[in-house]
Amino acid sequence: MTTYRAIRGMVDILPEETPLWQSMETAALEVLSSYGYSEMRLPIIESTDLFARSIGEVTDIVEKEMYTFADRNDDSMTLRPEGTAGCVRAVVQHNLAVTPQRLWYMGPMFRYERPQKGRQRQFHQLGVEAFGVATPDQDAELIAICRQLWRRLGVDDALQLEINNIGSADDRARYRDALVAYLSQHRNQLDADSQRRLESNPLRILDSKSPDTQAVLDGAPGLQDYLDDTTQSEFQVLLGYLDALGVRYVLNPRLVRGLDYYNKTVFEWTTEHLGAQSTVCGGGRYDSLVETFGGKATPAAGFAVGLERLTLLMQALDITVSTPADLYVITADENAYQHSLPRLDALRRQFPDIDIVQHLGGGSFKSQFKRADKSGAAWALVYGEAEVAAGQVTLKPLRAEAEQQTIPDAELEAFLAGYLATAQSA
RNA sequence: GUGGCUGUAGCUCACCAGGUAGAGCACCGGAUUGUGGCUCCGGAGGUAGCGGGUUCGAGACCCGUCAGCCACCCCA
Repeated sequence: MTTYRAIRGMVDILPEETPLWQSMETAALEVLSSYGYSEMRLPIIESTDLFARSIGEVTDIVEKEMYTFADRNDDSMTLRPEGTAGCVRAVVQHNLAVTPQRLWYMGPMFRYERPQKGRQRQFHQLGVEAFGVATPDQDAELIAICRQLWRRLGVDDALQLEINNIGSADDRARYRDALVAYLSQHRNQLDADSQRRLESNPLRILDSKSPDTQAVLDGAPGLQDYLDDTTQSEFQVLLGYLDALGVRYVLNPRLVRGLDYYNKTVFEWTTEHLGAQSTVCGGGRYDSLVETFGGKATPAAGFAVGLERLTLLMQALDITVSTPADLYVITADENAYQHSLPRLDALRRQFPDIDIVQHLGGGSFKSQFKRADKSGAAWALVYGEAEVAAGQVTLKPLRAEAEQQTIPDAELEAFLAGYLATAQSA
């Protein structure tokens, strides 16, 4: 008999973890709604060309990490490695860029990389994209949203904002020439990857982890010196907004990011709790992407949150979310079970917020109580032979040291209403 | 894609000059024929990731493969 495993890098999210995911998703929905952002639901597959053009032909993602295949019509398709390209495509296609647009989406992304902690081949991102606003108040709003989300989830203290200004495409082209000119003189002091990038993607050499390369970079020209005055002053305005918000940040002049479409502001939220995969959220401005895709020139900015990494961080901080039942229903025999059915049906309709789990499969009271205990339920609701005969039920507290009580069945509604009230105030 | 480490019961791990496996926790049952959590007793569960090789004999050694982890790389 063959046994199957999930294929490499594809991870099952099991019931034990889903409460954490749900709490994260709920927090995201509420925070984004509170800032006036609307949800988009986008295809997972787009034409290969869309990603190559937006992310950049010589980026790692496009060169070696995409899940690309020919469909039955022999067109080249790709499982999305990130969300911005598809979102911008949809915005252009449906003419959504005409007014200020605040959007978000959540879902799986695919990159063919070697898996390790915090890095999977299928992973999930929350993407937030805003169109039509060129001024730094937009950048500030996006960062404020991040921080609000971190606070909601209890990870605020564990994340650090790194931010940089990488200027316009023209600025970077001029800087690139100067950087290449400088680094070429020290070519043999660079690590192998960086030597290769000298031709392909020189800016990425900036955040090389090689100490030798970093030593060479200490004497390199700085990108900041190649940015025009407007860009520089806009960035200062943004930093002022962050100060006003009380968002602490670290200026990182070597933060460049690996996707070609970014310009001006780029930022990352990083943590020390996740080892090498330390970036939980990354984003920035991409003012020319809409035009690249054939839309009217529209400034834009956004960010993406790695949801697996966020859950990993929450787990590292011992943030737990569990959803035990409120009531576990125990019945003595077939007659009691049948007696309980219409009652539970009515209670569930009247109290949709109360979780009522019924014991299935029979068994002794003892084994049913064991199950009740393990379920984590707050109360056991017992329909025994005597209770059914007398029109009563027994309620036994499973989490508190208190006596069980037997009450008329008809008083259950009142009991549950009281239970709800105390649960909500607690 | 590169390098290193690991792979024994559901989980965490052990044993062993190479002689076909054991503990704790979890699970099931009983002590308690209407009551969980504590305790005690009992039980079930593994062809030692998979395939091949060396050997009289391998979970232990070798090779391959798959998977996980760590680092590089990269990013979420």
